[in-house]
Amino acid sequence: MAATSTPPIHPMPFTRLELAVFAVREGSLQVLLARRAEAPHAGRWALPGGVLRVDLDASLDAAAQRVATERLGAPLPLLRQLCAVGGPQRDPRAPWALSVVYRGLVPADAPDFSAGKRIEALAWRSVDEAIAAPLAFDHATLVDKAVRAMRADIDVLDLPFGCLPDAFTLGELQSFCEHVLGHPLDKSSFRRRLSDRDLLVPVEGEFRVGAFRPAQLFRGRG
Amino acid sequence: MAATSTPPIHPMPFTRLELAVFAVREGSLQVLLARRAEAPHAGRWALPGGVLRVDLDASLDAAAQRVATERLGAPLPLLRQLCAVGGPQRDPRAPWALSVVYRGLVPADAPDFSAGKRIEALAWRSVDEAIAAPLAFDHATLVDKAVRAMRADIDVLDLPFGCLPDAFTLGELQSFCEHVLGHPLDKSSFRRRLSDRDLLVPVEGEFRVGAFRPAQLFRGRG
DNA sequence: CCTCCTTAGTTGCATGTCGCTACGAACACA
DNA sequence: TGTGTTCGTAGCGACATGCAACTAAGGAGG
Repeated sequence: MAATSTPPIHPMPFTRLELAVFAVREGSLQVLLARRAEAPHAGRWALPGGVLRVDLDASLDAAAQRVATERLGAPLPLLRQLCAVGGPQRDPRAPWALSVVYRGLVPADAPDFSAGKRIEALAWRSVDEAIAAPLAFDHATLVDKAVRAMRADIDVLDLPFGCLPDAFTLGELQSFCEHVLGHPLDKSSFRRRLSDRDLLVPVEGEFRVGAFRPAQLFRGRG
Repeated sequence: MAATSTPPIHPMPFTRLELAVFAVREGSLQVLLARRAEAPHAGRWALPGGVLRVDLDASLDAAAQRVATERLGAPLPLLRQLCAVGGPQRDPRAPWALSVVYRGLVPADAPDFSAGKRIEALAWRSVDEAIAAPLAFDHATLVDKAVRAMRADIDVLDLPFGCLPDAFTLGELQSFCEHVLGHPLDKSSFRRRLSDRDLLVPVEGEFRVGAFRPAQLFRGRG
């Protein structure tokens, strides 16, 4: 408690959390962007984020959850830390701004997020547009970095089962992965890699019926 | 410059950089530890680190370099960001402490580091001891995380050529990797994987001579 | 009822990577 | 001249993966 030796006399950076939230929607990988209500960059699109609150947050992970709840109206249980960025030119509100960036995938059918404080609107935009668009701050580079990290996870079959329905078919899972990766996968290889790793549990007797042959339903293991 | 809209009115976290610096020395992977000169944890071993200085640092990477220079007496060109950690209980000097952690490997034959401000002594300790030892703060977990990241790099042959002599033999490179990984590698596989990836350039006509058959010298490409 | 279309699910084959073993080559030293 | 050690390479088998082909199961439409 008491600063017995060397109290932190130096000014500390303006510290924020930024959220790079993705979903597979309308046939493409999309990122959730927020139109800023206030300066700086008022009216421009940016990643949703918020200031670290030392009076409220028990950890960086918890802070990211709080920011998600405040800004988007819902917690995001599967956020992962991406990186930290900082520098004197990042944010005109402060002489030095540090952001800890989190990334996450959410289900396409999630209840719509609701724009929170200091956000005019929320919108999904395809990642290609988002990276090319002039996002506020350095957020375009953060989106690019987050997409690469997500694709690396999928490449090694570290799959975000929370983004899919409770039970899903192998075809649905493959299609989801293809949309995240941005390229097609081989059906046979994909299924063999899944079963070799024992990642899925079939839901016995449950099938997705529709226009064609019924498909076995699965759940993620764990 | 001017805080035109919402100045950061919230208190900001005590923000530091911590350095997890490793070397292969005396036949084992060792981590550079600093004995703290001041409270908290005075006299205990910890990762060297320092406070972020918003008046001096142009980025987090630059801040890590400055801390390396001030605390260890030498810059460390190949540091990589590992993660950020933060919480209210991490450091008794402040109600909320955030650390951005960098990791790096340095040559075993580097000139010795010199203990800088607020450091009683610097010492190399094997990573197994360091992780098991009661390091100050949460630094044992950070060492563990850094070791895992370094090993993952070596596994995919993302090799830190800066840690090796300018020119080295394949045997020396393999031995270095084995010490980082903590387990032996197969000579034939290792060489084939290196040459498949075109990572090395032979130094034509240059050989390491000694007690046995001379060995071709190589440099890292790039 | 029969055909066709689409998706589900499996099988076989070719390829490439990698671990393991073995073997020859080169040098110092006794 | 032999011996010991390291350097460097080749062969073989196990395994993972990409590719192609095939069968199965349902609906739609004649």
